[in-house]
Amino acid sequence: MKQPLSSTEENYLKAIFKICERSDKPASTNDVAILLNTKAASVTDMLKRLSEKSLINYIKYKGVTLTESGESIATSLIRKHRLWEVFLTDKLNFGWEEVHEIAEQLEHIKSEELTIRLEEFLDHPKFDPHGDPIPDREGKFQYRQQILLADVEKNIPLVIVGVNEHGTEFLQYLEKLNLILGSKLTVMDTFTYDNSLLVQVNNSVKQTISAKVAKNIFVQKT
Amino acid sequence: MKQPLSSTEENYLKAIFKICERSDKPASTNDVAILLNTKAASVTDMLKRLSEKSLINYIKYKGVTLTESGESIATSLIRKHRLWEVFLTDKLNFGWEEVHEIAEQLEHIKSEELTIRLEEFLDHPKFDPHGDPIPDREGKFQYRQQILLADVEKNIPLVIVGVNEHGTEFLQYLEKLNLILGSKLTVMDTFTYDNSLLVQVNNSVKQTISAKVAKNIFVQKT
DNA sequence: AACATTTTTTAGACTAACCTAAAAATGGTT
DNA sequence: AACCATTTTTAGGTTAGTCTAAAAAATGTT
Repeated sequence: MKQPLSSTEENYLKAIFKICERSDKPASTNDVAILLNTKAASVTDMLKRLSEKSLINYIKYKGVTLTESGESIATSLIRKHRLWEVFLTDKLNFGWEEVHEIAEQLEHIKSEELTIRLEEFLDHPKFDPHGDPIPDREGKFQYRQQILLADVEKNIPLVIVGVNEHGTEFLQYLEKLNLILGSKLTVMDTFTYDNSLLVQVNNSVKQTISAKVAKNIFVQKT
Repeated sequence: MKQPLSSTEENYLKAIFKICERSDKPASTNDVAILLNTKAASVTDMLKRLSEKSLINYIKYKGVTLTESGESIATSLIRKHRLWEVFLTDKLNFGWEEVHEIAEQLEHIKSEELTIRLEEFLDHPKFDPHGDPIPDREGKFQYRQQILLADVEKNIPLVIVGVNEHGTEFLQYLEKLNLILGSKLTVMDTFTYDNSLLVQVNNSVKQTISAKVAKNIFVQKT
Protein backbone atom coordinates (compact mmCIF):
# COMPACT_ATOMS: atom_id res chain seq x y z
CA MET A 1 0.00 0.00 0.00
CA LYS A 2 2.64 2.51 0.98
CA GLN A 3 5.57 1.52 -1.21
CA PRO A 4 8.34 4.11 -1.22
CA LEU A 5 8.41 6.72 -3.96
CA SER A 6 11.21 7.22 -6.45
CA SER A 7 13.25 10.43 -6.29
CA THR A 8 11.57 11.47 -9.52
CA GLU A 9 8.09 11.10 -8.07
CA GLU A 10 9.20 13.01 -5.00
CA ASN A 11 10.51 15.84 -7.14
CA TYR A 12 7.16 16.16 -8.90
CA LEU A 13 5.36 16.44 -5.56
CA LYS A 14 7.80 19.09 -4.40
CA ALA A 15 7.35 21.03 -7.62
CA ILE A 16 3.57 20.98 -7.34
CA PHE A 17 3.83 22.08 -3.73
CA LYS A 18 6.06 25.02 -4.61
CA ILE A 19 3.75 26.18 -7.38
CA CYS A 20 0.60 25.93 -5.26
CA GLU A 21 2.34 27.13 -2.13
CA ARG A 22 1.04 30.66 -1.90
CA SER A 23 -1.68 30.85 -4.51
CA ASP A 24 -3.99 27.88 -3.70
CA LYS A 25 -4.72 27.69 -7.42
CA PRO A 26 -3.94 24.35 -9.09
CA ALA A 27 -0.59 24.03 -10.84
CA SER A 28 -0.70 23.77 -14.62
CA THR A 29 1.09 21.00 -16.51
CA ASN A 30 3.30 23.61 -18.12
CA ASP A 31 4.28 25.25 -14.84
CA VAL A 32 5.46 21.90 -13.56
CA ALA A 33 7.32 21.14 -16.80
CA ILE A 34 9.17 24.46 -16.66
CA LEU A 35 10.10 24.10 -12.99
CA LEU A 36 11.38 20.56 -13.49
CA ASN A 37 13.09 21.31 -16.78
CA THR A 38 11.15 18.66 -18.63
CA LYS A 39 8.42 18.44 -21.27
CA ALA A 40 4.67 18.83 -20.79
CA ALA A 41 4.04 15.34 -22.17
CA SER A 42 6.28 13.80 -19.52
CA VAL A 43 4.42 15.71 -16.84
CA THR A 44 1.02 14.50 -18.02
CA ASP A 45 2.38 10.96 -17.88
CA MET A 46 3.61 11.34 -14.33
CA LEU A 47 0.45 13.11 -13.18
CA LYS A 48 -1.55 10.06 -14.17
CA ARG A 49 0.69 7.83 -12.11
CA LEU A 50 0.68 10.09 -9.04
CA SER A 51 -3.08 10.41 -9.30
CA GLU A 52 -3.32 6.62 -9.33
CA LYS A 53 -1.47 6.65 -6.01
CA SER A 54 -3.82 9.27 -4.54
CA LEU A 55 -1.00 11.75 -4.01
CA ILE A 56 -2.53 14.43 -6.22
CA ASN A 57 -5.92 15.69 -7.36
CA TYR A 58 -5.65 15.77 -11.10
CA ILE A 59 -8.36 16.82 -13.52
CA LYS A 60 -7.47 16.65 -17.20
CA TYR A 61 -6.84 20.08 -18.67
CA LYS A 62 -7.62 21.68 -15.31
CA GLY A 63 -4.36 21.38 -13.42
CA VAL A 64 -3.24 19.63 -10.29
CA THR A 65 -3.15 20.06 -6.49
CA LEU A 66 -1.71 17.88 -3.75
CA THR A 67 -3.83 15.60 -1.60
CA GLU A 68 -3.17 15.46 2.14
CA SER A 69 -0.71 12.61 1.79
CA GLY A 70 0.96 14.25 -1.20
CA GLU A 71 1.40 17.45 0.76
CA SER A 72 2.76 15.59 3.74
CA ILE A 73 5.44 14.01 1.56
CA ALA A 74 6.28 17.36 -0.04
CA THR A 75 6.73 19.18 3.27
CA SER A 76 8.80 16.31 4.59
CA LEU A 77 11.14 16.72 1.61
CA ILE A 78 11.39 20.46 2.19
CA ARG A 79 12.05 19.82 5.85
CA LYS A 80 14.88 17.42 5.03
CA HIS A 81 16.29 19.72 2.37
CA ARG A 82 16.47 22.67 4.72
CA LEU A 83 17.85 20.71 7.66
CA TRP A 84 20.64 19.35 5.46
CA GLU A 85 21.37 22.88 4.26
CA VAL A 86 21.84 23.96 7.85
CA PHE A 87 24.12 21.00 8.44
CA LEU A 88 26.23 21.86 5.40
CA THR A 89 26.69 25.52 6.33
CA ASP A 90 26.88 25.28 10.11
CA LYS A 91 28.83 22.04 10.53
CA LEU A 92 30.78 21.67 7.29
CA ASN A 93 31.31 25.39 6.58
CA PHE A 94 29.87 25.44 3.10
CA GLY A 95 28.79 28.80 1.69
CA TRP A 96 25.04 29.48 1.31
CA GLU A 97 25.46 29.35 -2.47
CA GLU A 98 26.94 25.83 -2.42
CA VAL A 99 24.39 23.94 -0.37
CA HIS A 100 21.30 23.80 -2.54
CA GLU A 101 22.58 21.27 -5.05
CA ILE A 102 23.89 18.87 -2.41
CA ALA A 103 20.70 19.16 -0.36
CA GLU A 104 18.69 18.27 -3.48
CA GLN A 105 20.34 14.88 -3.25
CA LEU A 106 20.29 14.51 0.53
CA GLU A 107 16.57 15.26 0.81
CA HIS A 108 15.78 11.89 -0.81
CA ILE A 109 17.51 9.82 1.87
CA LYS A 110 14.83 7.68 3.46
CA SER A 111 14.99 7.44 7.24
CA GLU A 112 12.57 9.13 9.56
CA GLU A 113 14.92 8.57 12.46
CA LEU A 114 17.80 10.21 10.60
CA THR A 115 15.81 13.39 10.10
CA ILE A 116 14.78 13.55 13.72
CA ARG A 117 18.32 13.03 14.97
CA LEU A 118 19.75 15.49 12.48
CA GLU A 119 17.30 18.12 13.66
CA GLU A 120 18.30 17.43 17.24
CA PHE A 121 22.01 17.58 16.37
CA LEU A 122 21.50 20.97 14.74
CA ASP A 123 19.63 22.29 17.77
CA HIS A 124 16.19 22.50 16.18
CA PRO A 125 16.91 25.30 13.72
CA LYS A 126 13.87 27.29 12.60
CA PHE A 127 15.32 28.70 9.34
CA ASP A 128 17.68 27.48 6.66
CA PRO A 129 20.74 29.44 5.45
CA HIS A 130 18.59 31.39 2.98
CA GLY A 131 16.08 32.39 5.63
CA ASP A 132 13.40 29.90 4.66
CA PRO A 133 11.42 28.30 7.50
CA ILE A 134 11.98 24.63 8.36
CA PRO A 135 8.79 22.55 8.70
CA ASP A 136 8.38 20.58 11.94
CA ARG A 137 7.74 16.85 12.15
CA GLU A 138 4.10 17.33 11.26
CA GLY A 139 5.02 19.44 8.26
CA LYS A 140 3.81 22.67 9.83
CA PHE A 141 5.72 25.91 9.47
CA GLN A 142 5.06 29.60 9.43
CA TYR A 143 5.96 31.85 6.58
CA ARG A 144 8.24 34.54 7.83
CA GLN A 145 6.90 38.05 7.49
CA GLN A 146 8.58 39.48 4.42
CA ILE A 147 8.45 42.17 1.77
CA LEU A 148 10.30 42.28 -1.53
CA LEU A 149 13.05 44.89 -1.47
CA ALA A 150 11.66 46.04 -4.83
CA ASP A 151 8.34 47.01 -3.18
CA VAL A 152 9.66 49.02 -0.27
CA GLU A 153 9.49 52.78 0.33
CA LYS A 154 12.38 55.14 0.80
CA ASN A 155 14.13 55.91 4.09
CA ILE A 156 12.81 53.01 6.10
CA PRO A 157 15.42 50.96 8.01
CA LEU A 158 15.35 47.34 6.79
CA VAL A 159 17.02 44.02 7.42
CA ILE A 160 17.48 41.19 4.91
CA VAL A 161 15.57 38.08 5.98
CA GLY A 162 15.51 35.95 2.86
CA VAL A 163 16.06 35.45 -0.85
CA ASN A 164 13.65 34.51 -3.59
CA GLU A 165 16.14 32.60 -5.71
CA HIS A 166 18.71 30.00 -4.74
CA GLY A 167 20.97 29.97 -7.81
CA THR A 168 24.71 29.87 -7.18
CA GLU A 169 25.47 32.90 -9.32
CA PHE A 170 22.87 35.09 -7.67
CA LEU A 171 23.90 34.19 -4.13
CA GLN A 172 27.59 34.65 -4.88
CA TYR A 173 26.81 38.05 -6.33
CA LEU A 174 24.81 39.03 -3.25
CA GLU A 175 27.71 38.06 -1.06
CA LYS A 176 30.04 40.29 -3.05
CA LEU A 177 27.61 43.17 -2.54
CA ASN A 178 27.58 42.40 1.18
CA LEU A 179 23.89 41.64 0.96
CA ILE A 180 23.62 38.62 3.22
CA LEU A 181 21.03 37.46 5.76
CA GLY A 182 20.93 39.98 8.58
CA SER A 183 22.46 42.86 6.62
CA LYS A 184 20.84 46.18 7.46
CA LEU A 185 19.92 48.53 4.67
CA THR A 186 17.86 51.52 3.72
CA VAL A 187 16.56 52.53 0.31
CA MET A 188 17.93 56.02 -0.33
CA ASP A 189 16.50 56.56 -3.79
CA THR A 190 14.61 54.80 -6.59
CA PHE A 191 15.11 55.37 -10.31
CA THR A 192 12.00 54.92 -12.37
CA TYR A 193 14.07 54.75 -15.57
CA ASP A 194 15.16 51.12 -14.95
CA ASN A 195 13.65 50.55 -11.50
CA SER A 196 17.08 50.31 -9.90
CA LEU A 197 17.56 51.36 -6.28
CA LEU A 198 20.22 53.28 -4.39
CA VAL A 199 20.66 51.60 -1.01
CA GLN A 200 22.89 52.13 1.98
CA VAL A 201 24.20 48.85 3.41
CA ASN A 202 25.05 48.43 7.10
CA ASN A 203 25.01 52.19 7.59
CA SER A 204 28.12 52.65 5.47
CA VAL A 205 28.50 51.84 1.76
CA LYS A 206 25.99 53.14 -0.74
CA GLN A 207 25.38 51.11 -3.87
CA THR A 208 22.89 50.72 -6.70
CA ILE A 209 20.93 47.53 -7.03
CA SER A 210 19.20 46.38 -10.21
CA ALA A 211 15.46 45.75 -10.27
CA LYS A 212 16.13 42.07 -10.89
CA VAL A 213 18.18 41.75 -7.74
CA ALA A 214 15.68 43.79 -5.69
CA LYS A 215 12.91 41.42 -6.73
CA ASN A 216 14.77 38.48 -5.24
CA ILE A 217 15.57 39.87 -1.80
CA PHE A 218 13.12 39.71 1.10
CA VAL A 219 13.35 42.34 3.86
CA GLN A 220 11.62 43.27 7.07
CA LYS A 221 11.18 46.67 8.66
CA THR A 222 13.29 47.00 11.80
CA MET B 1 33.23 11.31 -21.50
CA LYS B 2 32.85 11.08 -17.75
CA GLN B 3 29.10 11.21 -17.30
CA PRO B 4 28.03 10.35 -13.76
CA LEU B 5 27.01 6.78 -12.97
CA SER B 6 23.63 5.67 -11.70
CA SER B 7 23.36 4.26 -8.18
CA THR B 8 22.75 0.86 -9.74
CA GLU B 9 25.95 0.95 -11.76
CA GLU B 10 27.83 2.08 -8.66
CA ASN B 11 26.43 -0.85 -6.70
CA TYR B 12 27.66 -3.30 -9.31
CA LEU B 13 31.17 -1.85 -9.12
CA LYS B 14 31.12 -2.08 -5.35
CA ALA B 15 29.95 -5.70 -5.52
CA ILE B 16 32.72 -6.68 -7.94
CA PHE B 17 35.25 -4.94 -5.73
CA LYS B 18 34.09 -6.80 -2.65
CA ILE B 19 34.24 -10.17 -4.39
CA CYS B 20 37.70 -9.58 -5.86
CA GLU B 21 38.95 -7.76 -2.79
CA ARG B 22 41.14 -10.40 -1.24
CA SER B 23 41.37 -13.11 -3.87
CA ASP B 24 42.48 -11.30 -7.03
CA LYS B 25 40.50 -13.88 -8.99
CA PRO B 26 37.81 -12.52 -11.28
CA ALA B 27 34.25 -12.38 -9.95
CA SER B 28 31.74 -14.72 -11.56
CA THR B 29 28.39 -13.57 -12.86
CA ASN B 30 26.67 -15.70 -10.27
CA ASP B 31 28.68 -14.30 -7.36
CA VAL B 32 27.61 -10.82 -8.34
CA ALA B 33 24.00 -11.88 -8.79
CA ILE B 34 23.89 -13.44 -5.33
CA LEU B 35 25.54 -10.46 -3.63
CA LEU B 36 23.19 -8.00 -5.29
CA ASN B 37 20.12 -10.15 -4.86
CA THR B 38 19.36 -10.20 -8.54
CA LYS B 39 19.43 -12.66 -11.45
CA ALA B 40 22.45 -13.80 -13.49
CA ALA B 41 20.83 -12.57 -16.70
CA SER B 42 20.53 -9.06 -15.27
CA VAL B 43 24.17 -9.14 -14.28
CA THR B 44 25.31 -10.14 -17.77
CA ASP B 45 23.31 -7.21 -19.10
CA MET B 46 24.98 -4.75 -16.79
CA LEU B 47 28.46 -6.19 -17.30
CA LYS B 48 28.19 -5.41 -20.99
CA ARG B 49 27.31 -1.83 -20.25
CA LEU B 50 30.05 -1.33 -17.65
CA SER B 51 32.55 -2.91 -20.01
CA GLU B 52 31.49 -0.43 -22.70
CA LYS B 53 32.40 2.34 -20.25
CA SER B 54 35.81 0.80 -19.52
CA LEU B 55 35.03 0.35 -15.85
CA ILE B 56 35.49 -3.41 -15.87
CA ASN B 57 37.48 -6.10 -17.68
CA TYR B 58 34.86 -8.55 -18.80
CA ILE B 59 35.46 -11.70 -20.79
CA LYS B 60 32.39 -13.77 -21.64
CA TYR B 61 32.11 -16.88 -19.49
CA LYS B 62 35.37 -15.95 -17.75
CA GLY B 63 34.28 -13.49 -15.09
CA VAL B 64 34.98 -9.85 -14.38
CA THR B 65 37.56 -7.61 -12.66
CA LEU B 66 37.65 -3.85 -12.17
CA THR B 67 39.79 -1.55 -14.29
CA GLU B 68 41.76 1.23 -12.58
CA SER B 69 38.92 3.70 -13.01
CA GLY B 70 36.35 1.15 -11.89
CA GLU B 71 38.35 0.42 -8.78
CA SER B 72 38.78 4.09 -8.03
CA ILE B 73 35.00 4.55 -8.11
CA ALA B 74 34.46 1.49 -5.92
CA THR B 75 36.90 2.61 -3.22
CA SER B 76 35.43 6.09 -3.29
CA LEU B 77 32.02 4.57 -2.57
CA ILE B 78 33.42 2.52 0.29
CA ARG B 79 35.17 5.59 1.62
CA LYS B 80 31.93 7.56 1.60
CA HIS B 81 29.96 4.69 3.08
CA ARG B 82 32.32 4.32 6.02
CA LEU B 83 32.68 8.03 6.67
CA TRP B 84 28.90 8.40 6.80
CA GLU B 85 28.73 5.45 9.19
CA VAL B 86 31.13 7.25 11.52
CA PHE B 87 29.01 10.38 11.25
CA LEU B 88 25.86 8.46 12.12
CA THR B 89 27.32 6.76 15.19
CA ASP B 90 29.60 9.49 16.50
CA LYS B 91 27.50 12.57 15.80
CA LEU B 92 23.93 11.30 15.67
CA ASN B 93 24.30 8.50 18.22
CA PHE B 94 23.01 5.68 16.07
CA GLY B 95 23.91 2.12 17.08
CA TRP B 96 26.41 0.23 14.92
CA GLU B 97 23.62 -2.05 13.76
CA GLU B 98 21.49 0.82 12.43
CA VAL B 99 23.97 2.65 10.23
CA HIS B 100 24.62 0.31 7.32
CA GLU B 101 21.30 0.76 5.58
CA ILE B 102 21.34 4.54 5.79
CA ALA B 103 24.97 4.67 4.63
CA GLU B 104 24.01 2.57 1.61
CA GLN B 105 21.94 5.53 0.52
CA LEU B 106 24.34 8.29 1.59
CA GLU B 107 27.31 6.77 -0.25
CA HIS B 108 25.71 7.72 -3.57
CA ILE B 109 25.61 11.45 -2.84
CA LYS B 110 27.79 13.10 -5.45
CA SER B 111 30.10 15.83 -4.16
CA GLU B 112 33.83 15.44 -3.79
CA GLU B 113 33.94 18.51 -1.58
CA LEU B 114 31.28 17.09 0.72
CA THR B 115 33.33 13.96 1.35
CA ILE B 116 36.47 15.93 2.09
CA ARG B 117 34.70 18.24 4.52
CA LEU B 118 32.87 15.38 6.19
CA GLU B 119 36.17 13.60 6.76
CA GLU B 120 37.63 16.78 8.23
CA PHE B 121 34.56 17.28 10.44
CA LEU B 122 34.90 13.74 11.78
CA ASP B 123 38.63 14.26 12.50
CA HIS B 124 39.99 11.93 9.84
CA PRO B 125 38.77 8.65 11.29
CA LYS B 126 40.75 5.59 10.20
CA PHE B 127 38.09 2.95 10.92
CA ASP B 128 34.32 2.76 10.68
CA PRO B 129 32.06 1.61 13.56
CA HIS B 130 32.52 -2.02 12.53
CA GLY B 131 36.31 -1.76 12.53
CA ASP B 132 36.72 -1.59 8.74
CA PRO B 133 39.41 0.76 7.42
CA ILE B 134 38.41 3.99 5.67
CA PRO B 135 40.15 4.61 2.32
CA ASP B 136 41.93 7.95 1.92
CA ARG B 137 41.28 10.42 -0.91
CA GLU B 138 43.34 8.34 -3.30
CA GLY B 139 41.43 5.21 -2.37
CA LYS B 140 44.34 3.70 -0.47
CA PHE B 141 43.84 1.86 2.80
CA GLN B 142 45.44 -0.88 4.81
CA TYR B 143 43.65 -4.01 5.85
CA ARG B 144 43.81 -4.28 9.57
CA GLN B 145 45.60 -7.32 10.89
CA GLN B 146 42.88 -9.78 11.83
CA ILE B 147 42.08 -13.41 12.55
CA LEU B 148 38.69 -15.05 12.68
CA LEU B 149 37.69 -15.93 16.21
CA ALA B 150 36.79 -19.36 14.85
CA ASP B 151 40.44 -20.00 13.91
CA VAL B 152 42.11 -19.01 17.16
CA GLU B 153 43.81 -21.23 19.75
CA LYS B 154 42.92 -21.61 23.40
CA ASN B 155 44.12 -19.38 26.23
CA ILE B 156 45.41 -16.48 24.18
CA PRO B 157 44.25 -13.00 25.20
CA LEU B 158 42.35 -11.39 22.32
CA VAL B 159 40.56 -8.18 21.46
CA ILE B 160 37.66 -7.76 19.00
CA VAL B 161 38.69 -5.55 16.07
CA GLY B 162 36.01 -6.18 13.48
CA VAL B 163 33.00 -8.09 12.18
CA ASN B 164 32.52 -10.04 8.99
CA GLU B 165 28.83 -9.37 8.60
CA HIS B 166 26.89 -6.13 8.93
CA GLY B 167 23.33 -7.38 9.29
CA THR B 168 21.15 -5.73 11.91
CA GLU B 169 20.19 -8.93 13.64
CA PHE B 170 23.76 -10.19 13.96
CA LEU B 171 25.09 -6.90 15.33
CA GLN B 172 22.24 -6.53 17.80
CA TYR B 173 22.91 -10.03 19.02
CA LEU B 174 26.62 -9.31 19.46
CA GLU B 175 25.77 -6.26 21.50
CA LYS B 176 23.59 -8.36 23.79
CA LEU B 177 26.50 -10.77 24.28
CA ASN B 178 28.72 -7.78 25.10
CA LEU B 179 30.84 -8.61 22.09
CA ILE B 180 31.56 -5.15 20.74
CA LEU B 181 34.63 -3.54 19.18
CA GLY B 182 37.37 -3.41 21.78
CA SER B 183 35.95 -6.16 23.97
CA LYS B 184 38.66 -8.38 25.42
CA LEU B 185 38.21 -12.12 25.35
CA THR B 186 39.95 -15.45 25.64
CA VAL B 187 38.89 -18.79 24.22
CA MET B 188 38.67 -21.14 27.21
CA ASP B 189 37.55 -24.25 25.38
CA THR B 190 36.40 -25.53 21.99
CA PHE B 191 33.80 -28.20 21.35
CA THR B 192 34.37 -30.27 18.27
CA TYR B 193 30.79 -31.55 18.41
CA ASP B 194 29.29 -28.35 16.93
CA ASN B 195 32.45 -26.20 16.76
CA SER B 196 31.11 -23.86 19.42
CA LEU B 197 33.49 -22.03 21.74
CA LEU B 198 33.54 -21.23 25.43
CA VAL B 199 34.95 -17.74 25.84
CA GLN B 200 35.56 -15.40 28.74
CA VAL B 201 34.56 -11.82 27.94
CA ASN B 202 36.26 -8.80 29.55
CA ASN B 203 37.82 -11.07 32.19
CA SER B 204 34.44 -11.77 33.77
CA VAL B 205 31.49 -13.55 32.12
CA LYS B 206 31.95 -16.90 30.46
CA GLN B 207 29.66 -17.77 27.57
CA THR B 208 29.37 -20.19 24.66
CA ILE B 209 29.50 -18.85 21.16
CA SER B 210 28.19 -20.69 18.10
CA ALA B 211 30.48 -21.53 15.20
CA LYS B 212 28.46 -19.21 12.99
CA VAL B 213 29.05 -16.25 15.26
CA ALA B 214 32.75 -17.10 15.69
CA LYS B 215 33.19 -17.06 11.92
CA ASN B 216 31.97 -13.49 11.76
CA ILE B 217 34.15 -11.92 14.44
CA PHE B 218 37.67 -10.67 13.78
CA VAL B 219 40.15 -10.55 16.66
CA GLN B 220 43.77 -9.62 17.30
CA LYS B 221 46.19 -11.02 19.82
CA THR B 222 46.91 -8.47 22.53
C1' DA C 1 -20.08 33.08 -32.27
C1' DA C 2 -16.06 31.92 -35.01
C1' DC C 3 -11.34 31.74 -35.53
C1' DA C 4 -6.56 31.58 -34.04
C1' DT C 5 -3.32 30.67 -30.54
C1' DT C 6 -1.80 28.36 -26.69
C1' DT C 7 -1.96 24.52 -23.64
C1' DT C 8 -2.60 19.86 -22.78
C1' DT C 9 -3.09 15.21 -23.95
C1' DT C 10 -2.39 11.13 -26.81
C1' DA C 11 0.36 8.12 -29.64
C1' DG C 12 4.41 5.97 -30.53
C1' DA C 13 9.29 5.34 -29.64
C1' DC C 14 13.55 5.22 -26.78
C1' DT C 15 16.77 3.79 -22.68
C1' DA C 16 18.03 1.69 -18.21
C1' DA C 17 17.21 -1.92 -15.39
C1' DC C 18 15.05 -5.72 -14.46
C1' DC C 19 12.73 -10.44 -15.34
C1' DT C 20 11.85 -15.63 -17.28
C1' DA C 21 12.80 -19.28 -20.33
C1' DA C 22 15.67 -21.32 -23.62
C1' DA C 23 20.17 -21.96 -25.75
C1' DA C 24 25.10 -22.24 -25.45
C1' DA C 25 29.47 -22.74 -23.24
C1' DT C 26 32.30 -24.56 -19.51
C1' DG C 27 34.30 -27.96 -16.49
C1' DG C 28 34.47 -32.23 -14.18
C1' DT C 29 33.82 -37.32 -14.37
C1' DT C 30 34.17 -41.45 -16.01
C1' DA D 1 36.67 -38.43 -25.70
C1' DA D 2 31.88 -38.22 -24.49
C1' DC D 3 28.50 -37.08 -21.25
C1' DC D 4 26.26 -34.40 -17.61
C1' DA D 5 25.51 -30.77 -14.46
C1' DT D 6 26.27 -26.15 -13.77
C1' DT D 7 27.04 -21.59 -15.20
C1' DT D 8 26.47 -18.05 -18.39
C1' DT D 9 24.52 -15.83 -22.18
C1' DT D 10 20.86 -14.76 -25.47
C1' DA D 11 16.18 -13.74 -26.70
C1' DG D 12 12.23 -11.56 -25.75
C1' DG D 13 9.26 -9.07 -22.54
C1' DT D 14 8.09 -5.49 -18.62
C1' DT D 15 8.12 -0.99 -16.19
C1' DA D 16 9.54 3.84 -15.12
C1' DG D 17 10.69 7.81 -17.06
C1' DT D 18 11.74 10.35 -20.81
C1' DC D 19 11.17 12.30 -25.66
C1' DT D 20 8.89 14.25 -30.38
C1' DA D 21 5.07 14.96 -33.25
C1' DA D 22 0.29 15.15 -33.89
C1' DA D 23 -4.43 15.59 -32.14
C1' DA D 24 -7.67 17.61 -29.00
C1' DA D 25 -9.26 20.89 -25.66
C1' DA D 26 -9.18 25.43 -23.69
C1' DT D 27 -8.68 30.26 -24.08
C1' DG D 28 -8.45 34.84 -26.09
C1' DT D 29 -9.77 38.07 -29.82
C1' DT D 30 -12.38 40.21 -32.69
